[in-house]
Amino acid sequence: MTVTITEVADAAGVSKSTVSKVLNHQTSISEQTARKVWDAVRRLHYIPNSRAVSFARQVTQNIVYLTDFGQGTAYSNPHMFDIMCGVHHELTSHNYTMTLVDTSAEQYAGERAVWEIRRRSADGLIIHGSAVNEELADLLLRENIPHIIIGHPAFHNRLCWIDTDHTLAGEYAAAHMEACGYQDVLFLAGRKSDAISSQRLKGFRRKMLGQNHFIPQHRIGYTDATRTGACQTVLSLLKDRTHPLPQAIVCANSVLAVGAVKALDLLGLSIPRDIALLTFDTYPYTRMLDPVLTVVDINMYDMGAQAGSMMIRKLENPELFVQSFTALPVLIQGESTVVCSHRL
Amino acid sequence: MTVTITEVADAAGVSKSTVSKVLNHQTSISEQTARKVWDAVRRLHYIPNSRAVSFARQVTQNIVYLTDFGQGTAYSNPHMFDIMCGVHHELTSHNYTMTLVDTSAEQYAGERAVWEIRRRSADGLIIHGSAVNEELADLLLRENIPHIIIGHPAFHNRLCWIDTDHTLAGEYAAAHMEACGYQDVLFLAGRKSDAISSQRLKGFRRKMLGQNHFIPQHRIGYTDATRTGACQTVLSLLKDRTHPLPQAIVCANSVLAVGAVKALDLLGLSIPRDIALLTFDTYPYTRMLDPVLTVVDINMYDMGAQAGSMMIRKLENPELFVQSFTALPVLIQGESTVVCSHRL
DNA sequence: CTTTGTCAGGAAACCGCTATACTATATTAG
DNA sequence: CTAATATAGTATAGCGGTTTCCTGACAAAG
Repeated sequence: MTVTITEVADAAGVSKSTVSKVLNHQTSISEQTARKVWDAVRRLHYIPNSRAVSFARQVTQNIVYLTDFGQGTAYSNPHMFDIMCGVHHELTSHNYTMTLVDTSAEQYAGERAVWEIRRRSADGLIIHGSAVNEELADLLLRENIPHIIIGHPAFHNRLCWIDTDHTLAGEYAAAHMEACGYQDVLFLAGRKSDAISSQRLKGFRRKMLGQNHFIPQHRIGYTDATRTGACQTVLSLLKDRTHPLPQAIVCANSVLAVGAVKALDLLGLSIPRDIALLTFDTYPYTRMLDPVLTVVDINMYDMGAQAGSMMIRKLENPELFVQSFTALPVLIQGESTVVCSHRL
Repeated sequence: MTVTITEVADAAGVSKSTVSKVLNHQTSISEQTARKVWDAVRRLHYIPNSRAVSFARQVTQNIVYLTDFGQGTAYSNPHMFDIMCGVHHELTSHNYTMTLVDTSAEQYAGERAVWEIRRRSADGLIIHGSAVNEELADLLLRENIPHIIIGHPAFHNRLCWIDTDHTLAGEYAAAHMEACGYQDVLFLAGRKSDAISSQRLKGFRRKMLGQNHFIPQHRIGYTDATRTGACQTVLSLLKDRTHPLPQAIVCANSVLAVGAVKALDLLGLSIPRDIALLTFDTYPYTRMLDPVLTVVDINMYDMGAQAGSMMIRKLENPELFVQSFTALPVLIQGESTVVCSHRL
């Protein structure tokens, strides 16, 4: 039923080797013979057995994508899928396949990672998530495994990784405030312990200062990570009439933004006429809100594609050692802020 | 560097065959020899080469998941990832791997599907999305390819598929209205041409009738598929004072629900005190809204898992012919409706 | 004591393709 | 005209397992 290279060889009246050469290197084969072979290939609908090829060549042309999917997914992890799609697109367009491995059930994700390589089911690993610990890092380096880690692992500087830069995103937010002419801005931060929120605030503050706007203490609102908490915080900050209303609010994340929108609504303040609003990340729901929010986003699909392309480069020239990449944020203009020229 | 079965055999002082037997069937091997082999395996950290095994056994233990990922993903396709995770979980827990194939760039997705099988890169296909057409259906049947299609293909009744039942979901919505004691309900439908919306309405209407509540024409609002359109429609319907306010609104989907919430807000009506609200699907943002909406949802992860398990069953007994599965909806109680006993 | 049956283990073929080494023929150089 | 060199194509040895068939030893039966 399945047609093998031998049958093609017979049909074309040549040897297996010749067929193989025609299909691959093309070296030292006459025009005429090649045509005979291709004819036979077409006539018999020959398709090489990928497992046999992989086995003979000692190369899998496959990459394993390790991550902890867990269960609730698109909701709890809106970025994971985008990144994965980006990686996948890049890999497949270079003739690699990609198989998924869920580490959430795994006791030792590191062992699993190495196992995938040692059993030759992949040429390299893309590792995303909490699986990355020092033990895994050591294994990757010791066994010299081609890898890209999504999310900068703090503990080891010889790994290959790709990450977002939240501090930079904060700076972008400040730059946008400048472009809009908003000088008196309230930053709605999450908990002080929230690393991402803190980085965004840090970048924002630094850049604002660079633009000669110092952010005073009363223009920073720390709150818990909930919609309702954010709403309360904004209400109490804006009701405090010892200070004038800020021109804009920058929310450290979209959950907070939803709360802020609610608060402004309750206060009867219009966005962006009375107060402008900016947040981070294009979660689905920030696009569903009314008005559509302006956000500083990082294109996760692109970031994934970068990871994929780094992997390809590594596999093509293994002498490449350390590599890393930081994805740039991008401002997506919504209806909640208005740049200067439009406000006249 | 890589250790092979031969080295294990040498180390254990037995033949390759014996090692293979110990690792697999275990038939007619003495306790003692088995121990020697396992010792050697452990000592040498032997892991069988998956490509070699796959090749020798003529089985891949791999399933290809074909779908059109496109680019913008978690946003445009909140269900896809969940389904995929469900499938993946089920497959991997039966020792299958899963590789992803994007058909969005493919001219003939059907050819690609068959190609994956004929090149022996998978034992079966999970096909999700627009790739499924009559040509593909014919190929699957003619070549006898193990497959599960996500989404019931209308044109062929010998395929294996799994799907949601929107009519049934509509019935669930009606049943919930009954449980809450809402008799006078407004159904906010999408365009008349929207198949899903129509099915939900159909089921809803039928079940309501079964509960002795006929839905009159003025309690059905057709609108376009936008948030703002839905908002306008609800405003105009509720402002029409020839009829009393309905007790509840059932929205055909979450986008419409967002518009309806806005409209009720503008009218100063409280949810659920003045009017209750129910919608379908647990999109992320329905959980972000205030109040959290009651929804009739279909658990896409579970549905995916069902698809995966159907695939396993098919591979294990190929004589199984047609199989199909319809996922049941489930009501997720939010804050936007109140069941009878709680309303006293 | 021979015959038959069982069982542990090994030899070897095979899965389908790649790649190296080799042969035969044609071409060019000396 | 012979020798060296390309060139086209083939034979064959793997790649690392699985699996079928076979052998030899031992136990039970006649």
